[in-house]
Amino acid sequence: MVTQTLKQEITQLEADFCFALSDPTRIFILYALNDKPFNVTELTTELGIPQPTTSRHLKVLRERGLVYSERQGTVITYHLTDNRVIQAMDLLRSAMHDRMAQQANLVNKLSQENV
Amino acid sequence: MVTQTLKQEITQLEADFCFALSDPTRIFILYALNDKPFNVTELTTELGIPQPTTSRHLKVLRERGLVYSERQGTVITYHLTDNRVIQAMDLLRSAMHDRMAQQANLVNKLSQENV
DNA sequence: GGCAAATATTCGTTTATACACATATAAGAA
DNA sequence: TTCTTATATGTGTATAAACGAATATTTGCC
Repeated sequence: MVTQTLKQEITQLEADFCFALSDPTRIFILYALNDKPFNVTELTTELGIPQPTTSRHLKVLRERGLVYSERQGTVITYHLTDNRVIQAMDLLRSAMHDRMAQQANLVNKLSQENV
Repeated sequence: MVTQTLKQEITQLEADFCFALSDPTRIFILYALNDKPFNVTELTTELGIPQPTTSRHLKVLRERGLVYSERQGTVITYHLTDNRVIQAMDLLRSAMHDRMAQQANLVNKLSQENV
């Protein structure tokens, strides 16, 4: 029973991790930070959204350990914690891409048949 | 401008894909289907939840193409569409694991210092 | 057609999320 | 201390998600 509970807790944590990835703005932030660290103002400009919104999304990512922050004076710079998150996103992206290509192919074949 | 819009749409799709992964029950289902195909009743038993709940989660996964279904009579068997989704989850899991190990290590060091 | 088994959907409710806007906090400079 | 810049948080609101319970749909069989 302990094993079952532990398994559930880990799955819950994993779901929580994935939740952080389930928003376009946060995905954008992660890919940006994969290039180089950014501070909040820079990210806000890149994203073209209000600053509080940027901070809130960063909080979601930070609380789950996907990013970490470093303060230099009044400026807080955010870094990507682990590149494997990007690797995982790239894998999902490629799976998604293939699936969409398949669907497009199917649509083409169907429309040819109906000519 | 088209490029920007397209990029946003892809990111939105990706977020949508990740949303499907942001629930413990759905993660459980995906890992189960990675072992072998299951029908709805079997999954319901495995999960220990009401059948409608299983169907609803399967719908979320199906609509995003993470799983596909095959009907044989009244029974509908679900399959994992692409193993890369599991690979991605495993990457996230390992990143999460390392982070937690790091934190545990930090806690140990702190408690040793306070003895 | 009528019935049974398997699966899907609808509805109502509860809970969670995202955002805009205003405001608070933190750090540095004058 | 006061002011300024950078970042974070509180509040209200609109939207969406999850779930239980009931019901509908699909298929096969008689």
